[in-house]
Amino acid sequence: MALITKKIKGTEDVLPKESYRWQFVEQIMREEAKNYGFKEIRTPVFEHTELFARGVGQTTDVVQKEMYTFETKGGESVTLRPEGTAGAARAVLEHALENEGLPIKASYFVSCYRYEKPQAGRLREFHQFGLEEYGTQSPVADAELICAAQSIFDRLEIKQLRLEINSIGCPECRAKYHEALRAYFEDYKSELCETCLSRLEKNPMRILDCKSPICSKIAEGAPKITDYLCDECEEHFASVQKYLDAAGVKYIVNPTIVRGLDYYTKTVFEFVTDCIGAQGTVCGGGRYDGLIEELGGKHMPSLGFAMGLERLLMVMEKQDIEIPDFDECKLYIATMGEGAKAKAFELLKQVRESGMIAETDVIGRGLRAQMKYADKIGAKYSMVLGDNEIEQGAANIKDMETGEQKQIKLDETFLEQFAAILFESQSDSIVGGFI
RNA sequence: GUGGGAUUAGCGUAGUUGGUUAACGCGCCAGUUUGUGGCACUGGAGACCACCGGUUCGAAUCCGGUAUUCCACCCCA
Repeated sequence: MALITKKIKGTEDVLPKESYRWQFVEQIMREEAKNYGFKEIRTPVFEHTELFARGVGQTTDVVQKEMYTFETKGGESVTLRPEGTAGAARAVLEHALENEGLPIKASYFVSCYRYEKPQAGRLREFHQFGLEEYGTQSPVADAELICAAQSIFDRLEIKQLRLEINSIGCPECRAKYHEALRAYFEDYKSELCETCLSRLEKNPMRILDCKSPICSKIAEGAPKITDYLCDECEEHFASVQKYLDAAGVKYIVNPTIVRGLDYYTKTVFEFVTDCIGAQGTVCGGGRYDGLIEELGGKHMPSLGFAMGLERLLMVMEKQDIEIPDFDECKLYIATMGEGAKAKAFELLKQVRESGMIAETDVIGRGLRAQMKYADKIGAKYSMVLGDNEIEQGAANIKDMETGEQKQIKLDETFLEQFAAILFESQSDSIVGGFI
C-alpha cells in the first residue's frame, strides 16, 4: 500500500457501504426536531478562541488541554469547535434572534474536535446532533427538551438506555453547596486522590464523580446538592420531574451528575448505556441560564443537549438494531456495441427520472462480466441490449431472482411496460406473503 | 497526559525452537470458444511481514525506539 499518508489519528471515514446508517439516524433526528418545533442552525467549524474560553469555561479540561487552537495568517487565534452550543449561542446573539420571538428553538448537526487520546467511543473528530432552546426559564422547556431526546431514542429503538437527571442549582445555591462540600471533604484530605485534592479548590462537585473507590466511598457521605437548592431551584427541579412524569418519561435522579462544562445551571441530564464501554454517555445536556450573559448579551435563560452520533451508532450496532439499507437497483442494462450504449443511456434516463435506481456498464466490460456485476449489486432486473435488440425494437428483461424473462418493447412505452412488470412482481410477492 | 494489549496482501488468518522465491480463505480482475449472473474450474493482480535501528553468517520470527490501533484512567458526546 503505497499511500502518501494515512488518516489523522482519532478520525474516521464513513464509507459508501455504511453511509446509509448515518443517513438513517440523521433522518429521524431531523424529523423529530421538526415535530418538536426546532429549526436547523448551521454555524462555522471554527470560531474565535475567546468564544470557547468564555462560553465553555476557562477551568474546564476541554478548554485547558483539548482544543485545536491555531493562529491565522492575520494573527488571530481561532479554534475548531469542541462542542456545538457556544457557536449557536454566538449566532443567536449576533443576529439578535430574540427579535423573531421567543423562545428560539434551534437544532444542529456538527463535527467537533477535541485533542484527546482516542478510545472506545471517543474520537478526536466526532459528530453531534443537538437541540437548543433560548429565552425560557420555564421547567416546561426542560421537560420538552428531554422528551425530544427520548422520542429520538424511542424511534431508533434503542434499549437499555437510562435517563439520569439532577439539578446543580443556580450560582447562589451552588456557592453555598460548594462551601458545604469543602467543609466535608476537608476532614478527608489525607485520603483523597491527587486529582480530587485539586478539585477541592476548583470545583469540589467533581469529587462526587470520581471513580476511585476511596473517593467515591468518602463521597457517599457527602452533603447532597438537593439539600442545598434554593426555593426557586428546588421548585424548578420538582416541576421538571412533574412534567416528565406527565409525559411518561422514565428517569432516575442521580445527585452525582455534574457535567464538565462550566455553563450548566439547574437541570442537567444524561442518557447513559452500559453496552459500549466506558464512554457510555450517549446524550448530555441541561440548562445554561448564564451563557448568553457570559457572551455579552442580556439575561436569556436557555438550555440544550447534544448527542454523539458515533456512540449512538455503536449502541445500535451492539444491540443489533436493523437499519434499512439503500434501495436496490431496479434495472441493470448490459450493453454490446456502441449503438446499444447510446440507446441504453436514453432508457436509463427515463427510468432514473421516474425515481428508480438504474445502472449500466461504465467501464467497458464483456457481457458475462456485466451480468456478474448486475448480480453483485443485487439488481432486480437485467436486460441485454445489442444490435439484435435495436433492430427488432424489443429486448428480453430478466428477473434476476427467478431467471424468468419477458419481452419489452424499446419504444416510448418502455417505462410504462417496465413499471407494469415491477408492479406485477411486487403484488405477486404480497399475495404470496398472505398465503 | 498516564497505563496495558495488538500490528503479516482490501478483509480474516497461518507461518513450528531465527535459515532459501512468505502460505491459505474471502474479496477483486480475466478466462472456461460462439450474446446472459448466482455453482464449479483455471489463471492473474495484490505484502519492501507498521516504521527506524540493533543482535546475528542470516530475522516476519530476538531486543530497543517511533507510529498507528484497541482498551482503561482523566474528561466528555
